[in-house]
Amino acid sequence: MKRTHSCGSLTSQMLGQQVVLTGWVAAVRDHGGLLFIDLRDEQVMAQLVFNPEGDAALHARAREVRPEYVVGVEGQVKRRPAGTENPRLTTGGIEIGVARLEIINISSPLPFELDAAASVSEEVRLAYRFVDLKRAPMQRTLRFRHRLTLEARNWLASQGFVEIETPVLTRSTPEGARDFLVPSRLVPGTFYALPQSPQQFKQVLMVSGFEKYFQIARCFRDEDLRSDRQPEHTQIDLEMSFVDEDEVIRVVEGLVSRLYQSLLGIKLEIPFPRLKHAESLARFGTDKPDMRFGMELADVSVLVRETELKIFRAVMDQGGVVLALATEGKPRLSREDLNRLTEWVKEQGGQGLAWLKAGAGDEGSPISKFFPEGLVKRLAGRLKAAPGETLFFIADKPHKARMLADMLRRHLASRLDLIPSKNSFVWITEFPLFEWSEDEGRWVSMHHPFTAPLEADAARVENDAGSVYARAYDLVLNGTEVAGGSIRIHRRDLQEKVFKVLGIGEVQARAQFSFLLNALEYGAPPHGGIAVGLDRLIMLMLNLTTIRDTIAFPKTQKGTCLVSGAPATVSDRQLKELNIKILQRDDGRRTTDEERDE
RNA sequence: GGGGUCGUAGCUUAGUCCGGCUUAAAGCGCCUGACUGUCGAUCAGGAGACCGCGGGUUCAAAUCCCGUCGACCCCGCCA
Repeated sequence: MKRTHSCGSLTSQMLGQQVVLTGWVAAVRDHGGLLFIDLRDEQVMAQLVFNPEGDAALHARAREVRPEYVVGVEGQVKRRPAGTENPRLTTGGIEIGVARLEIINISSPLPFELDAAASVSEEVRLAYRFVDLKRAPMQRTLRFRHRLTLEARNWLASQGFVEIETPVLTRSTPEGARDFLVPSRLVPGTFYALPQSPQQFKQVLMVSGFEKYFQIARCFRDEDLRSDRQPEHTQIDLEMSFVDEDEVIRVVEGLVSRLYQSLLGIKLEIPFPRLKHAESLARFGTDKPDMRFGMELADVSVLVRETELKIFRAVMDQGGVVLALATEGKPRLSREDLNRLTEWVKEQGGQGLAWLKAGAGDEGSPISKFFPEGLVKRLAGRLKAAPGETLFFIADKPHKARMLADMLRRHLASRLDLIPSKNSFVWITEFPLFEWSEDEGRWVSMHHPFTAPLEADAARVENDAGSVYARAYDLVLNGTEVAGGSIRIHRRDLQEKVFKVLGIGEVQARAQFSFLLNALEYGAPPHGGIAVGLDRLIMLMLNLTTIRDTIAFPKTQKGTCLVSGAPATVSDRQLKELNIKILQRDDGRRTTDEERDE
């Protein structure tokens, strides 16, 4: 049966017209006499009516139809009898009086219901992803993703960007995340790596004279997963020549505001605010602050030094700090709430949570007797706390204290419902170029080894690496990093100095970055770029709680694909071709050959 | 590598703390029947569970203990 119309194209202007529709049976309502079928195609439903007074054989066959059967029907578009219209359907004013029915294919009962409101475990959803993807929310998300990608492409092209594909089979680089490796058959004992990003290739393209490059690029990182992290994810990757930070930032602001406007009808205020990395750490304890609400942190180490409280002193004597925050006059907390919060901080790895009430009795605070009234007043003023409000203190090593205070700040805000529903973008700039790795006993790049230092700091790269700031910028939305980039090093001499600081010797650099280093010698223009995390952006735009819901076929937390069964063993013949021998499999799984031989 | 939550009919859950009144319960779905204006149709009846898997404790285990597998959340990791 060849369809003449889609359900969505049916209108009340077509009364009396003969149409052929095809699609899936969404629901059957059998009244013994009259029988209704909801036919679904491309997410639009239309009602089919079978009347027993007509063709008895047709009516009998319609009774055999079950949900998700694939059917074709021919019939007449009719106005529904007065009072039986369904205002919730776009086709609710009409129905199809069916004259011919073809059951194109049958369907087993679904493993779970398609009702959007029904809650189904993710395990089941992922195992039956083809069913899950029938559900309206998933359909909406994936169609949204399509429109967003299309919009991004069109907009970037309109701004003069050229999309160029870079290899997926490339070579492993030492810095950064763990690579996924692919063994080479033609050159035994060697491996390709899947790219963590097109970084080096896009820089080479700058040398080649593609002044504005972009790519919707798949990136691979063999690291542990999170609700907002998948081993393969998609980036809107771009790079520009003869630009500084401001120009890259302006492009991203243009792109993001365009996407919000055209896909969600939301007008974002640009330019987005900017915050230096050091200031972000001081005020929010993190380099990805959630700016939708206040409750900023205060380092009160100096103030609390006046008290006799031993626990704070002990922490500070070991180089720790005391960070404080308050809920800025919003709700008051009960003793039970406070106990729960203290427990929560301990669960997050903290030693505990100290608290006291601003300017109104001690109300059971275990530490208030150490705090004279004047000091409490000063603290409350610093934290913008109203009388009676709780002040919180986290004491720990600086790094950990900041992490815990940031977690506490966000936890409190969400539990006390203090987060307004808005989109707060902020640029974090001037990251340190290097950070000291205790594990490796050397400096490592905070962003990546091709990031340029601030011009004023460049001279200190070699002898005072820790004081050098980078021309790097991250875009943070509601506490989640959604883009990161930098102005790159375009001169070979500076690039080599950076490698030297990183402990990457000339031989190693030549071996592993040769094609980029080489290219930098042939007229590399000043350049910089950024990559926008596409999956994450979609997740935030649609208020989803996991990145998996933005991806048609995502991986589980163990990196497996419940649809395909990947990763899986391969045959001995395949291994032999690749010159690979499996030393040991720790799950006792058999090879493909052993399975086949059963 | 570490910490945590969860696993009971196809789906969602109750029962698990405190072992035995459980023949393991319910809603949805499924099957059968009734029903001519429904749209989450309705009504009546029915089938459906080695309580994730393995071991242990006990007269007795969905329930307690140990191990293991799987899904999820977090720390580490993710330039």
